[in-house]
Amino acid sequence: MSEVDRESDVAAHRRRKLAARRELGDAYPNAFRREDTAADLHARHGDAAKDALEAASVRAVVAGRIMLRRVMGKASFLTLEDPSGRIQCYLRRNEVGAETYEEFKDLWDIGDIVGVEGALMKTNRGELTVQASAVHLLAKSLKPLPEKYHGLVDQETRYRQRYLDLMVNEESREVFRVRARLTASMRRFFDERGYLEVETPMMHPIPGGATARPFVTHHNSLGVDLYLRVAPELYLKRLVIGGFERVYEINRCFRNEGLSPRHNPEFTTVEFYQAFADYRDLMDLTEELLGSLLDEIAGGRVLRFGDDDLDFRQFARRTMSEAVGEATGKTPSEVADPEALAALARGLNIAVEPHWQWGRLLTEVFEARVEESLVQPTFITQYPAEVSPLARRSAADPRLTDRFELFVAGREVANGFSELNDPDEQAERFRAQAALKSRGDLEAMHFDQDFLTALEYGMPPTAGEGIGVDRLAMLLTNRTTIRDVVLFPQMRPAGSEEAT
RNA sequence: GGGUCGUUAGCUCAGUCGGUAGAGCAGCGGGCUUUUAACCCGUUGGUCCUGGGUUCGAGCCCCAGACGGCCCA
Repeated sequence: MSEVDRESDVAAHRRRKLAARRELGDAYPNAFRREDTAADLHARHGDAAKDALEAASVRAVVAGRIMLRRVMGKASFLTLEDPSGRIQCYLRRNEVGAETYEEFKDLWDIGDIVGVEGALMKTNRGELTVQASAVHLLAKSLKPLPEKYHGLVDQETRYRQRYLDLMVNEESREVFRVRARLTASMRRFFDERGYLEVETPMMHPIPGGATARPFVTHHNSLGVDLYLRVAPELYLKRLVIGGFERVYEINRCFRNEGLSPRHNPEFTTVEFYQAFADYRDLMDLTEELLGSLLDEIAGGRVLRFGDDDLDFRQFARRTMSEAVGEATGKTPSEVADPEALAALARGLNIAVEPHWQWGRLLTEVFEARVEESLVQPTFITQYPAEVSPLARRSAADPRLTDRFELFVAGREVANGFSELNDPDEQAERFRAQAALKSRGDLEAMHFDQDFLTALEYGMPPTAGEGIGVDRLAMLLTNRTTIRDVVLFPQMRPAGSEEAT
């Protein structure tokens, strides 16, 4: 590349400026200390009158990234951004000195990290401003920032280079602040109720706790394959058996499935278990939890999401059979009939497999016809045992379990049930799953003898639940794509990238 | 996996009928001591995603592929 081409490149200009800065001394000093944040200065002095503020000669020491630059002959304005917000700085040649002012004009760019100290003033237009007496270039930015008005719009770049998105898009920063408040608020909720926060293994010798395809990895010195967990359930139950009767875990699960606006291969759940409780207690607890989260984060229990006002003041409760009957116009006896359900399923273009029994058919029809229509918070209860290998059977009907899922805005948000604590029946259910697996069902569960051994020591009557944290974050931030609420979403590798 | 839309300057985007690529911002040079998406004058910058094909001629049409968005499975 010729010298002329390099000269025309933005990055080359900035490298030249960095080189010039190095000549003048340490180009990446770490001695400057911020004393004031933008938001704090605005809060304390934003309302002050111009004359009074300037008479008081309030000293301020700020630091941040240059977002805007307005250079005039002998005086300039900078818009500095720190984590709290923006503050304007005013540099006058007379005040900072000719040499410094020229250095600023020649070597500083939008994107640089700088420190400014000086007295607070108000401009004629009333904007609070730090009138610089001294300025410091703290870190040179060698890459041009996205356009200052439109910001960064390209979704691919926003996900692949999240730091750029965060740098220039305040809405994006706010999403992740809300997400952090969400998990903090959850922890408070469970801590206050005597739940112990625990961390269980991410690498499982036998994947379990959900019907899903796992990622496989390998432990070299043990010489065994391990699976990234699809759910923490079986370990949390071991803790209940051990005597930690209330536990919760907020962490990642991994499922080896496709990428979509609703699925990231790694995602976050909160799972919690409570001895001497059943699924009804957990539905009540879930209403309480979501209500308190909304109070704290959204400031009320009605949440605007897309075109809907989601009302969390009351949650509907309906059995899966009822919901399917309503959606399809079938009578209870038709919904209870496997043949009728199979016909219904075929009519919905579902690839019905011969070994599916009533429970699986009902669930498939439910997913195809009902799920999406559950906009307002709705608990669907009485899931079939066939699709609930870890849940306790209903006393009233052995085909069903004491299980629920919560749906909001057409999405599954929570899944909970009274736990199956009979080791012999659990062994039976594992055998049924293993049979599915040998038929080629990659999502079916493994037979987990180690977990059965734990159950044989006796698990108290228990209920447990998992809630999708990403999905809650989507609801609270009005996003329809999980990638908008995951800091670094999984992307297909971009191929050979820039070498410089 | 299928369908569909998109990919043009660092960023945000135009690009007519197929006739050889533009704007704003950023950058560079100059001017300007209360600007604020500063402004004024001048100006550099392109693998039009990649590879084929059709054509006298392709950013534009056709085929294949890559990556992304959305929908479906």
